Amino acid sequence: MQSSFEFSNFINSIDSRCSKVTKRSFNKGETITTYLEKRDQLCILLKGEADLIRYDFNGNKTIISHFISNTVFGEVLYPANTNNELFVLAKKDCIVLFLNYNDLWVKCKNNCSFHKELSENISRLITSQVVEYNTRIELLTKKNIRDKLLSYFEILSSKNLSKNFTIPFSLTDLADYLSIDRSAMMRELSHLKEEGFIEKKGKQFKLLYE
Amino acid sequence: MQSSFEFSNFINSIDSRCSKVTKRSFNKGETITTYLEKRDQLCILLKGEADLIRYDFNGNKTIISHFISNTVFGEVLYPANTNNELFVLAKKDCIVLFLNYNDLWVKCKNNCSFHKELSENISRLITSQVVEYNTRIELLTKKNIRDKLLSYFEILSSKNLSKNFTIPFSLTDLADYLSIDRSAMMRELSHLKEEGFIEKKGKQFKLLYE
DNA sequence: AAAATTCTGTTGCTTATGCAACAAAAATAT
DNA sequence: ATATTTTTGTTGCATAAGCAACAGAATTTT
Repeated sequence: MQSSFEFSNFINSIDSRCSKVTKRSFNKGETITTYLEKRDQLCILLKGEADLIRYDFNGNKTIISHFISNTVFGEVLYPANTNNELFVLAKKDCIVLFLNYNDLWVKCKNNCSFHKELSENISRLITSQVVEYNTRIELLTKKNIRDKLLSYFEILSSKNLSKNFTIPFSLTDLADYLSIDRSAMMRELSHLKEEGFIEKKGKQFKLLYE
Repeated sequence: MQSSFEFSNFINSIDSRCSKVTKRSFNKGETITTYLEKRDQLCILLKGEADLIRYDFNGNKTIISHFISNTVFGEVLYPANTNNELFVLAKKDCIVLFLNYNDLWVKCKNNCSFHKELSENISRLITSQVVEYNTRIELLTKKNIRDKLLSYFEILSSKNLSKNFTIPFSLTDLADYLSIDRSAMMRELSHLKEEGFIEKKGKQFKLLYE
C-alpha cells in the first residue's frame, strides 16, 4: 500500500523556525497516539509501520488500518461518532510528524515558505489516502472471498507489472485487510490452487489465468 | 453522508478571471464523467446527487459510491488499477465544478486569491472525504449484518442527537452502502424489531436499547 | 389519471463463510 | 542456542447470509 507521493525529500528540509510541527521517534510497541479526544491532530508517518487498533466494548481487538511510510493518520481524519477506543501502535520503530490540522491553513507569523509547501504536500498525502481507501472499499464491497482475493491479486499484479508478486504483509494481516476469516481465506486459497487459478508458495503468488 | 465543511459560500464568489475551473449543469440521468482515462480530473458536486457506477466484465452494475452536495469525486481520487468501467451518473439534477488537480498547486498567472482559497477549500473537502471513507470502512469491516446495521444506526443516532432518525436514502441503497444483500438485510431488520432492539416505520427508526 | 417503474417486505432453499481447534513451521525474543 | 510467540495450513460443524422469486406499496413518468 505504498503512497505514490514522495514526501521525505521535502520533510528533510524542515528547519527549526517553525514551531508548530513536532517530530518524534517511537520504539516498536509504543503508543503513538490515540483518537480519544478531539484536537484536530494530524500525523505523518515518516518511517516505520504502525497499526490503528480498536478495542470494542467486549475488549475485542481489531486492526482497522495499517500505516506505512508516507501515510497520514490522526483523529482529524476519523469520524468522531464511534464509541470505541482507538490507538495507533508502532509495529516497528517509527518516526512521526505531529501537527494541528487547522494550523496548516493559518499564515505562520514568520510567513515561512515551509508552511506553504507543507500544506501542499500534506494535501497530496491526504489525496493519496483517498485513493488508498477507494481501493480498500472496492475490495471490501466484493460479495465473496474469491472475488476479494482475485481483485486484490489483480491490483498487486498490475502494480508489479507481472503475474508474479509477493504480498506486502502476512496472510493473517491480509485476512484483516479484506475483513474475512483467516481460515476461510486459507481454504479459498487452496481451492484457487486446486482449480489452477494461482500458484502459491508462502507469500509469493503467481497468477495462471488470462 | 453530509460533508461537515461548507463550501458553497466560497464557491459563489467565483469570478471569471480564473479560466482553469469550469462549472456545468447536468440533468438527472446524464453522465457527469467517467474514470476511463487518466487526466487528473477532480470534480466537486455543488448541488444534486450522483452515483459512481461500476459495470464489471459480466455487465453487472454496482453502485460504488453515492455523492451529495459538497463532496469531491473524480478519477484523480480513484485507483488506476481497476479494469472496470466507472461512470458518475446524475441521480438528480446536478451542478458540478471541474478542475485539474495539478493546476490547483500551480500559481495562477493572475496570482489570484481565488486559487489560493480554492486549494485550501478543496483540501478540506478531501479531508472530509477521508473521514467519510473511514466511516464506511468501519462499517464494511463489521463481521455480520446485525453489527453493520447497529453501528450505522449508532452513527445516525449520534449525528441526530436522538434515538429517532430517518435514513438518508432508500433501504435498497442502504444495502448497497453496507454491501449486503437487500433481502438478507430486511430479514435482519425484522429480527431486530422482533427482539425489541428497534422500532421501524418505513425509513424512520427508533433505537430502543441503552 | 393511468401506466410504468422502483421500492419494500417476505419466504424457501442452498451454500459460503465464520468459528473453534489443532499441529507444524517460521519468526522473534531471551 | 533455546524458548516463546506468531504465523501458516487444515478440517468439521453450524449458521448467517446470498440468491431467486413474488406481491403489494409507493413513487415517478407520461
